[in-house]
Amino acid sequence: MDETLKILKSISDRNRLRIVAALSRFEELCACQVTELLQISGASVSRHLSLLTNSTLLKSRKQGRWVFFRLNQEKVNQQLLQWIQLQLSNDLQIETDRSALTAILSVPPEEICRKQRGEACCPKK
Amino acid sequence: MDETLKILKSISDRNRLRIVAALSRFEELCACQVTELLQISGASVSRHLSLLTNSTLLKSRKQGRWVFFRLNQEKVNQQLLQWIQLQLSNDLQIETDRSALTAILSVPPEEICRKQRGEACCPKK
DNA sequence: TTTATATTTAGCTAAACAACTAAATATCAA
DNA sequence: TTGATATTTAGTTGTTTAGCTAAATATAAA
Repeated sequence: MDETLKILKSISDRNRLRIVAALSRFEELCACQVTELLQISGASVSRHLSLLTNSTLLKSRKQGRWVFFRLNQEKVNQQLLQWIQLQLSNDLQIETDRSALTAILSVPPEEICRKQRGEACCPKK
Repeated sequence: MDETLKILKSISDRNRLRIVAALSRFEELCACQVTELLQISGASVSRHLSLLTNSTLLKSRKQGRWVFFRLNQEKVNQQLLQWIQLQLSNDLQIETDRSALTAILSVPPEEICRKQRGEACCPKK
């Protein structure tokens, strides 16, 4: 029961549910892209992603300085993930997120990270 | 998304998950039978049952002084409820609960309520 | 009616948790 | 190496929540 509760608790949070919904559509996102989507501190995003990874819903891969996350498409999770997708299929917030993510993914992650450091239009040098 | 979160939060609790698992097997239970199963105060049980009813997972019917609860078998809930049942199909706690419930249901609810008032073996008069 | 009783509501306390900032870690680039 | 940078970890703070007891509500029985 502990594992089941861990999974349920990991998605019983608005921001984490948005992450799962985002990854249902976009396959793979790095931490800074999720940060850009949720507009909360990178530290908080890191904690959310770690909870989801810990509950087996996400898996991650490190590439250089970036860590990329995607859904862990295990059979045991499928039914739950499908239920979530169905539940959120007409959700306004999720649709807004989708548009935001399309924009976020249209530029390389470096630029997202730079923007987060407050250098939106003026590359360091 | 709010409804989805409400449902998820309502089952992200050990005692409420035990209630759902119990009702997956036993169809209908009254508040005092759930109290006997969980061994927490009746007030706490009432709150748990109300959260689950509020999230649409349970429905209730009043019969005299008793209130009976059962799963709300709506199509939208099915996939989630099935996932839960599968997840918990070999859970030790849930098996113990099942035995306990068999005993609880083998006597009429009056006796359960009497027991909870501390008159285990000595009917009032 | 009055009394007993099953459930709910209100009010309290302690634990869990989500957010933040600051510091630590790990990797890349100069 | 040194400095820059993406992510994680630590530590703090405010909010939410699960439990309790006591009081309120609603129904049944005397």
